[in-house]
Amino acid sequence: MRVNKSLIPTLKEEPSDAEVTSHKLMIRAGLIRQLSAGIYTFLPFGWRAMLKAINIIRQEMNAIGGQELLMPSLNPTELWHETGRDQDMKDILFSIKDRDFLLAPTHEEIISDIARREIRSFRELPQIWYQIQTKFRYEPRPRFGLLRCREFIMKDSYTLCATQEQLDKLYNLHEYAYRRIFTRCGLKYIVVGASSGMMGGSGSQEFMVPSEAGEDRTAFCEKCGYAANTEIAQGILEPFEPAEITGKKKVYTPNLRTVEEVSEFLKIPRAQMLKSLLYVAEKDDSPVMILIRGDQQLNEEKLVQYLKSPIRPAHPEEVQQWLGAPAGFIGPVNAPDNIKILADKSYPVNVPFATGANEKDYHIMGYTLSETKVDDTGDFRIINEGEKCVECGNPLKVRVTIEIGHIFKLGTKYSESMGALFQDSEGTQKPIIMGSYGIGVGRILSSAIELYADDSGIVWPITIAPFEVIITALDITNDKIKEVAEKLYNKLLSEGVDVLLDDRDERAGVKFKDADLWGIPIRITVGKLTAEGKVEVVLRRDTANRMAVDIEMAVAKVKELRLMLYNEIESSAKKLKEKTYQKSRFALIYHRNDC
RNA sequence: CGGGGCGUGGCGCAGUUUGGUAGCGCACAUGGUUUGGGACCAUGGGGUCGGAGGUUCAAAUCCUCUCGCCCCGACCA
Repeated sequence: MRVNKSLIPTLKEEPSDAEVTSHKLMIRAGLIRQLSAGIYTFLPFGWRAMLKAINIIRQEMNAIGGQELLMPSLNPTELWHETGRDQDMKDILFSIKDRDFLLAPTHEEIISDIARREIRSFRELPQIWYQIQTKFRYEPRPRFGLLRCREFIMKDSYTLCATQEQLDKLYNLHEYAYRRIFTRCGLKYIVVGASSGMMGGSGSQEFMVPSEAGEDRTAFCEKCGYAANTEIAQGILEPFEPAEITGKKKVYTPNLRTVEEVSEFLKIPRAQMLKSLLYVAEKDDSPVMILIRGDQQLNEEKLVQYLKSPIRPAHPEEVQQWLGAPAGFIGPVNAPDNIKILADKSYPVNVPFATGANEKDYHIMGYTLSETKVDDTGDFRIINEGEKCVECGNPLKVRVTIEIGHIFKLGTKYSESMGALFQDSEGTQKPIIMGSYGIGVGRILSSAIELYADDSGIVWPITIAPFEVIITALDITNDKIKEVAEKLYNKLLSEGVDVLLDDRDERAGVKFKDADLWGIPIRITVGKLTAEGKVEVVLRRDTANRMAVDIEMAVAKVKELRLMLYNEIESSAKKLKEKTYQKSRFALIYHRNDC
């Protein structure tokens, strides 16, 4: 490809509506253009990078026995009604006005429909079906370029199995394929335990790239490899030193509502307060009180998981009505029976606590959890950096991360509701056991840019770079330079190298700046050294190190560097083995350096 | 959905408080001088100020409604 007359528009200035590095650079380097919130055009450069990533994905999916297919984006709403997700996912669905169709945000329904039509026997199982296709989700708040879009390209695959063992096997194969994919894309990532959320099912893991541009928080242990999304992560709290409380008493605490205020007033540690929070489980509008150690925070996601229902904080009027006191003065003691009381395990059962008295301006102290009505105890707490790892006791770290892939064991949720059955060896009809697995292709590009970009622009891993090599021909009006550049360009092309020729009649500075911005891994500069029979070869990641190479040797040199760059990445991928992570369910996999 | 900000040539912005009929930088075109890290000079083209309605002799500027984009939060396979 030649730069002259090509659509690769670069910008000197940062676009005003971009916030994070990858978004700014994708626009400045001419990879994408926005059409609407969360909806982007891929310009030639951006699309080339996407295709590189897609190619890798395709190779690895095929390698584990995946069969590529393509399902329609236009789905009859009726199919979605069968699983109830036309309602459950209503908020993110794009529906077609006046036609009973929707734009698919995922394809479990369609897969199940194909399965129930085509699969009859256990002999036809297991299956891995995948596609790489555009998804539509009405994200309430698209942001950060390709990191959260309303229309985006996803690789989604689905496994259909006859037994749990088969599911485990195919799930593990996906985990392996994903690690190879992300490693081959040059990413640094961690595999973490995750919440199954709306998808349902028995287990899931996310593939996370540590980056400040992310929207998730991941807790991980550098010693044993434990890693989990903070939505589900557990940790061990340091015990606190309780103050002595003699007897049970009610104390007058006028206008003191917060844990800080009350603990100070009562002269007890914050941790000794029993924080009581009233929520409403929205599936049946029932009130739930959560008890948590005063210095800790409720993790709403964990509560949602436990209740298997969306939740909301109770309105102030509801608190008053159900407990007879305003928020700030509520507690489990003497709470009405219809309120479900859940205690976070962070508070020790035999240490007397202070909490609201369910009476305005009063708190009570001296009760212990063992003598309080508690319906259940569980983990409902947000963990904090520095807490001890539940597996090895090492202090945990918490990092912001980008989710680039997610794998789920779905079970039979969809096959049951849609009647996707098979006959087992004994002749009985059973629902197919399913799994589903997603990769956000655009997020691979964003993550790579976030990881490696420098002040001058993008630094692509060679495997997903739009081009492997750029020839910067300075002063293209000089016949000798033009001749050498063209010769090298054609030679590299004929050798199968993915090369871009900057043949514009621009000044040197413009071309260098653009080359840096584009981030193509290897650059050949054809300029004044041509008179001495040489060209200059540099790596984008190390532009200070310039190599003067004889023109005749240039192609060989470039191929050598190219091979080296590929080897750096591919050798990491070769080291990956299926289930090397057996010891722990979670593994830290870093492609290059430590994060 | 709650809170905040912003919509002015292709891009980045000023002008809005105190209404008087649109300006700067970059980009673009032409000519010239330059030519290894986003050149310089000259000339020139392009916008009616997100949209609709209103107030006024007069609206980018004031009022009402509306659309869009961005940020924080909520939400999120």
